Amino acid sequence: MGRKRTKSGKIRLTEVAKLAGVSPITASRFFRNPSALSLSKRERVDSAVKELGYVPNLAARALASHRTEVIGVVIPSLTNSVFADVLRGIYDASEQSRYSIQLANTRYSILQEEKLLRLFRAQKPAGLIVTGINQTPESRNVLETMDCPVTQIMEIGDSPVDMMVGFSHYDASFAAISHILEQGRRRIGFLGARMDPRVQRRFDGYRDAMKAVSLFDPNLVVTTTVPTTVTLGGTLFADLLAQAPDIDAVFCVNDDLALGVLFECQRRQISVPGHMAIVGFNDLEFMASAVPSLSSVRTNRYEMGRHAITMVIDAIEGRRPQQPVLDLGFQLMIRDSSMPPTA
Amino acid sequence: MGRKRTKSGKIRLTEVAKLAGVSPITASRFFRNPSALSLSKRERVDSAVKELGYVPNLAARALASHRTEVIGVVIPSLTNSVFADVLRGIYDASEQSRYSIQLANTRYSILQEEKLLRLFRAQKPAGLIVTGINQTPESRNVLETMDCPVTQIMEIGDSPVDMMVGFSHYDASFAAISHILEQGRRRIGFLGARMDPRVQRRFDGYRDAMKAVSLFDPNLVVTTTVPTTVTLGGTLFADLLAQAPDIDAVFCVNDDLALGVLFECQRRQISVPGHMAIVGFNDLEFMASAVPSLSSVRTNRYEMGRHAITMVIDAIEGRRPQQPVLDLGFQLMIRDSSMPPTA
DNA sequence: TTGTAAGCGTTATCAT
DNA sequence: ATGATAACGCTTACAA
Repeated sequence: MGRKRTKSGKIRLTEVAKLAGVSPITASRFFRNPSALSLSKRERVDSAVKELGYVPNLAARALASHRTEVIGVVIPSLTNSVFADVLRGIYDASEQSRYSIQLANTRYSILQEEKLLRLFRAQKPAGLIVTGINQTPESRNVLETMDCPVTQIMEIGDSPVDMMVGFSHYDASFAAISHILEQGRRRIGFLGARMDPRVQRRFDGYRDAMKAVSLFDPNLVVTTTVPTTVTLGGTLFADLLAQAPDIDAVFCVNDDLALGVLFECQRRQISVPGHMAIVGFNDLEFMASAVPSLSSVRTNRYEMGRHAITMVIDAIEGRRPQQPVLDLGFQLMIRDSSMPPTA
Repeated sequence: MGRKRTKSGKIRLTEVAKLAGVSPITASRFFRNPSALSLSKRERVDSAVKELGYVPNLAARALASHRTEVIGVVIPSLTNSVFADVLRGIYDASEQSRYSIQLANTRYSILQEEKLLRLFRAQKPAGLIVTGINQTPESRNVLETMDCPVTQIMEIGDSPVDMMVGFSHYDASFAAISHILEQGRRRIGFLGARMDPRVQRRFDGYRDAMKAVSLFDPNLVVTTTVPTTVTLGGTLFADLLAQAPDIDAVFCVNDDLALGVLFECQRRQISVPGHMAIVGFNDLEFMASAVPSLSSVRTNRYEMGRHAITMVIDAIEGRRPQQPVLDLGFQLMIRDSSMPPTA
């Protein structure tokens, strides 16, 4: 490809400046800090930009300024609808801004996460959003030397790398179990799949809530590291029934499992909530319309995404939040599946 | 934050070249076309890169070479799990390559799509993946002047912009209806939500299959532009029952609707498949474990993503596919919900 | 508020 | 196969 005709069709900042009758640097400032220009020049540059259809060259900008307008987002899964909602919040809010999102997926591997974080650091993003608070020491180190605002999402804890937005999975789980206990259930099973750190904390909440009333029993617990599916919910529930036939309730670490349990109950003609209560986690949309409607713990995923990206952008632009840790809480959605048992 | 020490710690290609005892341009070639170096220099550069922990500056590379290693992906939704699967395929395959993904979401708006496509074109991506074949004339024009390989995904048709990978929604829908008819059902309802172009083609397949046996009746059709949910499936089904109480089957344009119909049947004590057959579309995981198990049309979403990105990368690197249009087909997943009715 | 000068780190071109 | 040179388009630092 010829390099001679570069001069002809290309619209650079120089062309804009020429047409506006200013120096290139003034045209440059028009984009980065318009209020620094006099009104007249600002208008002249503005119309020159429009007239020429000028589009900034981001590579040149990044090279000269040593910074990019890219915010990295590291999540463990693309298909888990929990993260889909978070992402929607992130993308929605980012579109109002000049920043673009660079998405990366760890597939729940902390080593993959390490690799990705190193990659991101090398590319000097303007900001970063990462999932969770259980990074490896090496990942943690990378995050701390990131030289840009970082927000950890999905859960909250002490010692944020920088900022955090999420909620307490422990508290949410504890509250769910307390609710089930209040309905008069005693033998509450626990079903867990893909035991990532947040799911682990949900287990901790379950265990402590049960221990608080001296009802904890290891036989009530069935977990696996296998990824969650609805089908798996049925399978795990069958296992649970085998090792604890007298259960009268099941707490599932997510809604897919809960739906699978419901289906398995239907298959076995176990009445819900008559003989079995079911409570899920996340409050996906289908929970409300199942028959019977399924109780769950609602989490504010979309808002989590919005807040995370907003906090990062604000921090990039010098508006650091007063409070670095934002707790978005949760809500118990009590529905038919956790009504009291029939005599 | 220090900004003075830019010169000190920086490792540029120049440093690598110096350590290796070659010129910078030779070091540069090491990355882009290693086989052009003599073995000895190649080894020297290689070890220099490792010793210094050199990381290329992508901005400088893009500025100097007038090209990026970014592949744009334009999809209508982040939360629709159909696209989540496609994305997983895209990301999985892209990680094996040097290309990174720039994701954008149109929210099913063709005007938003136009804007995004213009934005992408201005940034000169190395390749592009877009959803569907129903771009506006303006979008179509942008795509045609994109100056990089483009793959349209999700469906196939005549006149690809460049390449295509997908399947025929019309054929898939036609096949599903034929199956239901074969079970002896006559009054087959159609439930559609968010009538995007692909859903519209599923309707066409339904209509033509019904007309072919002279069973088409507008009263059998209920559609809405509202986004799909499970709850909506129940609502639409109620509407359908109101306008055609004698239906004996329902074809839903996606599985969420189908699940909602199942729940509504349970609520109304309509036996499935005894009095009502249900068939969905996409074959999401839960369909197989519902009670009764729900029939659906399986689509190869993950593979679609993988093929799309692979075709784009191959084309970028000069390996154009012999066949620009790839049909990934579909499979009828026949389950209990579409067994023949009881007397 | 505006401008001048000097790169930013890499690659294209052309020559050897 | 290798290298010298000149961009690439923009911004920082400093000056006025």
